[in-house]
Amino acid sequence: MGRPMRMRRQATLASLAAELGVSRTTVSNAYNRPDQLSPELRRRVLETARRLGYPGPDPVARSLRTRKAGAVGLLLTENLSYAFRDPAAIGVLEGLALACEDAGVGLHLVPASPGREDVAAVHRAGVDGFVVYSVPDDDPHLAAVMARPVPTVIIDQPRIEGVDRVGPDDAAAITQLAEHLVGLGHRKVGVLCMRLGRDRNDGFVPVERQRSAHFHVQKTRLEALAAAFGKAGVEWSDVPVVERFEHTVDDGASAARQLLDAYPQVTAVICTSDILALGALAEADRRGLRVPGELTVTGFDGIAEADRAGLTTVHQPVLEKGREAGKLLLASADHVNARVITLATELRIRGTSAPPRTMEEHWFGP
Amino acid sequence: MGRPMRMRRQATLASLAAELGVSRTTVSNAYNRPDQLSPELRRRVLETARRLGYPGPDPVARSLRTRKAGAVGLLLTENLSYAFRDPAAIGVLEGLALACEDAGVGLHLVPASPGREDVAAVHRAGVDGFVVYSVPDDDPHLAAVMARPVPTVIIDQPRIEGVDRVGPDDAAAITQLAEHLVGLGHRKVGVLCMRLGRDRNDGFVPVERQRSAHFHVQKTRLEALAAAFGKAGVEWSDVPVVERFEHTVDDGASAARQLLDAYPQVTAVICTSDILALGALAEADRRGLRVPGELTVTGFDGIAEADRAGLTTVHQPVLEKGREAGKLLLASADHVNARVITLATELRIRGTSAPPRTMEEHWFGP
DNA sequence: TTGAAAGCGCTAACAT
DNA sequence: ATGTTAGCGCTTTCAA
Repeated sequence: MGRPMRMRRQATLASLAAELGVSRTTVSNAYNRPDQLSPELRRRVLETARRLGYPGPDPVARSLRTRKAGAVGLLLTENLSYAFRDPAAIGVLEGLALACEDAGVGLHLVPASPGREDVAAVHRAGVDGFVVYSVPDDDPHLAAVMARPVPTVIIDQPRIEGVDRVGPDDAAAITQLAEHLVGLGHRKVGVLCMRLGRDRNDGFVPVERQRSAHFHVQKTRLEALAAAFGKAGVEWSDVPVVERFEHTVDDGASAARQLLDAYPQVTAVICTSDILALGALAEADRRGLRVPGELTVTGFDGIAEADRAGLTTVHQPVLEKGREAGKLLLASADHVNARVITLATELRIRGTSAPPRTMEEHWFGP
Repeated sequence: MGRPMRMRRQATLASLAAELGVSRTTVSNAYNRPDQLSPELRRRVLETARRLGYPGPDPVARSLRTRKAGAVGLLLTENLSYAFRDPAAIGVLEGLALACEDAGVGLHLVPASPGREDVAAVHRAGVDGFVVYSVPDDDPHLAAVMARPVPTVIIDQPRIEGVDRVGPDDAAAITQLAEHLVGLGHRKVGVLCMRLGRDRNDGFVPVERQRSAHFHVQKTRLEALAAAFGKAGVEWSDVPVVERFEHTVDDGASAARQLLDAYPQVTAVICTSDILALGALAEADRRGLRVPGELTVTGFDGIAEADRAGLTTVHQPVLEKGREAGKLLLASADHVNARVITLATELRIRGTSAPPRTMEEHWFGP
């Protein structure tokens, strides 16, 4: 606004052609195929355009005609703004932006808040394809995306038959971590996890809810932990799992508090994200529990903050996830089978994991 | 991809209408104005749509017809991916995303790398308006945006007559900071600044280049510093200014090194961003210079890392910048005069600024 | 090198 | 409550 002159679109390609006494084709060519007309004529066209205030071909009309929007849509489960708070999400965004930039296409962030059932934003997005990042399998926005006749690539979750996907091998990654802890001697463990469904459930998670989780990544990690600790003789139904709807350091801290209040005998807190783990570290500090001497804490993701905190965690290449997803989407080569890219993860053993204190140590000191 | 069935768009609103034996209007209404037709008919329409695989009205065609794209474009001077690295830029993005979300419109990130002269991405973006964030006044992408007949809001820079703008009062803000330093007794100062033009110039900046800078924010800050220190009797042409094209902590460090190597007598390093200042702190540490005992360092922006480092800086509300810009753009009330929103800044005096060592102290210790 | 014709798929008056 | 009529602004065969 603020420039009334530029507000009212008057000139169109047709009016410009009329003014010049040439056909619309010629004007179109002046913009899109300079080699298809004489330089002299082209100059005249462009100059008249300037004089008439014609801003060049309307992008929407062009998109309709060419059936190319020149943009890819991004759907995420969280508030758009949240994506800029979570370092892992930022990494994915950065990678995706990189891929888009290389291809010269725009990145259209779809305004789909989790609460809002309003799916219209998905329908309204003029894009050539979607990247879906980490949404629950019953998300209505996801359904709306899948209904659109454009290619789609999913990052992390959900897993949908026949749809391209990019992500780590969550089960294998966290199994490695679990084996590390089992190897250290931990048997009394507790888990902090991110939301398992679209409904808010801040608290302990019955096994049934774990089983029916709509966030595949969380579900897979819990299952893998159950399997790994099961092998070590730990009955999974005895293992406390605390869920948090919001994914912040504070929520991690409060979850840890809830866990340790009810299960003080826990020797290791396994978190399904670094953010939650950072919160757990804060809570341990608050309680005066030394880490790793008195409590082991582990994360997942390998964000920069985790490195700084010396957190034992599983690193996954978040930037690559975004970039690979973008490349997959933009490489529109025909292919029958869904493509799946599995990214390498790396167990990073740092300073927050150590053998548990034995009972003797607990009562009589080390 | 990976779902061949969904790839070929066959059904259109018209074909659906034909199949049903109703008019196109009716089908359109079934989607857009449910109250305009009987529930029974609507059900039939929607069901037939499902059967035929009609995915609902094409967003591009709809946009062409309604002259609403349902998205705002964002143009930034840096690589898109860079925006996700700079905390200040992330803040702006988050705020803008917030505003978009509230309005239910998409956020279209335009792939405009600084190097690339290719302006086509701006022309191709199907958006209802642009937010331009911190670009040089001679940026060709900016020119392309201004040529488009849609409202535009600029954040920070450049200043363009008649165009809405959101930003802090850079001159006032940094003048406050300068007065703080002058008050402490600093007279031998040096400056680290961000790029002043689209050409790369990593090194000292002649006054002439300062004067002709294409980045208005940097220019304003330098001018205000010149004025403030001029009042204190400091000849600005004697003040070394080091420019860096890239905006990273490492570049801040190398700039500080360059400055201190050539001007070891400097008692304060004024940085036009926190990122650069964090680099300067790192370099001071590397040289064994105590801050603030032996060297004062100041920043600008007030990012979280700066707080953590206890940096003396000027805080500006970056999230608000983005949000206000979005609100301004989306509040399309007619108005003749350009709107300007000036955001409050706050001088945050922390632990990296102190009086300079006197010469006596320098030679003989405190 | 230029032009004529034919839509791309949809919505919004304005009827009925 | 449903249909008729007119485009939105552009690109693209195909012909001249």
